[in-house]
Amino acid sequence: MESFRGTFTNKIDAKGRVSVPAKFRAALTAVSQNLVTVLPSMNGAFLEAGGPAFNAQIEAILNQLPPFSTARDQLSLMLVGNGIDLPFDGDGRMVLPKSFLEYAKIEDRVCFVGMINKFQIWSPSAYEKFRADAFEQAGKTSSVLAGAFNSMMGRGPVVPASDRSGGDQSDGGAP
Amino acid sequence: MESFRGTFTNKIDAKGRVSVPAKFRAALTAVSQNLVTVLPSMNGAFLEAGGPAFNAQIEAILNQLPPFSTARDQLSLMLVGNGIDLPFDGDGRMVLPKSFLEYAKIEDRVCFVGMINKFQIWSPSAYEKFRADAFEQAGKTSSVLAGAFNSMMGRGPVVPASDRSGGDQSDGGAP
DNA sequence: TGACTACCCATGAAATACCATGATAATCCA
DNA sequence: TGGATTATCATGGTATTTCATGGGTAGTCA
Repeated sequence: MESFRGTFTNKIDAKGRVSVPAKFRAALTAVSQNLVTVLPSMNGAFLEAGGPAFNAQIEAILNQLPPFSTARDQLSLMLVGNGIDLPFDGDGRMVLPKSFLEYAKIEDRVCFVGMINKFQIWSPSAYEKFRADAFEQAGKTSSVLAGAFNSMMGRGPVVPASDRSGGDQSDGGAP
Repeated sequence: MESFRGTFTNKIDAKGRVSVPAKFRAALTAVSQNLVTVLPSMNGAFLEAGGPAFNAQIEAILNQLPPFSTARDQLSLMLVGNGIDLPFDGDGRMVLPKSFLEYAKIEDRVCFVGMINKFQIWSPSAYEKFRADAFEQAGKTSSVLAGAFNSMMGRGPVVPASDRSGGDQSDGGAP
């Protein structure tokens, strides 16, 4: 099964093309034909994406609801009708629809966040905020936990996102 | 198996022709001979459509009811009797019967909404309304399906599973 | 005749495939 | 080990194809 891991930030060119991170691409092409399924998240201003395993999960959820029911149609609309299968070209680039870019408030850069069986697509600034919030919340829950987490990840003091260069793999963990 | 995903809006020309979205067409022609099965929905003013997989699903539903029962005959009438197989021409266009257009209040534009094994055909304005409803309702539905849905959407702790001891999961701001 | 169908072709815009380049990361060999 | 060589990858630009849409024209059935 495909496995997405790590955080990558790439640029959108004038034509709206973005390189899918090479590692994600490799995971995808291993199991499908240069296709990514992308859809606006129901949990916030970002996009969810993945391959066949991700799609299988969506189908499994929909199959819990009776066919031809309004409830199923509504959820289908959100998870399937609102989504799209995007091909990426020989260079590994895909073109995100304008409506998706607007939804996720993405302008010229996109942040790909691996989450094992799927990955998320963020505007870098929104993602930074999300990470900060998540960290803060986790800290409230348990500062001991946060400390243990950082030491496990072999990390020192927090480094702002602006100090990290784009394109390279960032640390993918907590701030 | 054919798989319909995404939303596409096309125009009806003076002759009543509409282009079936290329992606849907490709999915259909892969498994049948330029044919779409279309029927008025039982859940509202729109049309349901699909290929062989869609038909198979209808049969499966009917087979759950005893033969020669009134219930089966009634459902059969709705799902089969009211439906038609529409061919599309070399350019991928089909002509929807007037009665269908009236039923779905379609005038000059048609909205195709992919839902994996079938797709729906809407008047764009009616679809917008439905979409707004779906946005509200789908959240509720998904929380009913909590288990699979939440784990797919990645709701839950922000720390790795290995660091979690207790079973409490603070939701990540989900509805 | 008249409505409807099944072809055919034309066209502009948009999507997609193809080619080039510079930078970075990985590899290899002395 | 360190420097050179290759391979990979993100990114920019150009060419080609696809696609939705408009129109035409003969067949067909009532």
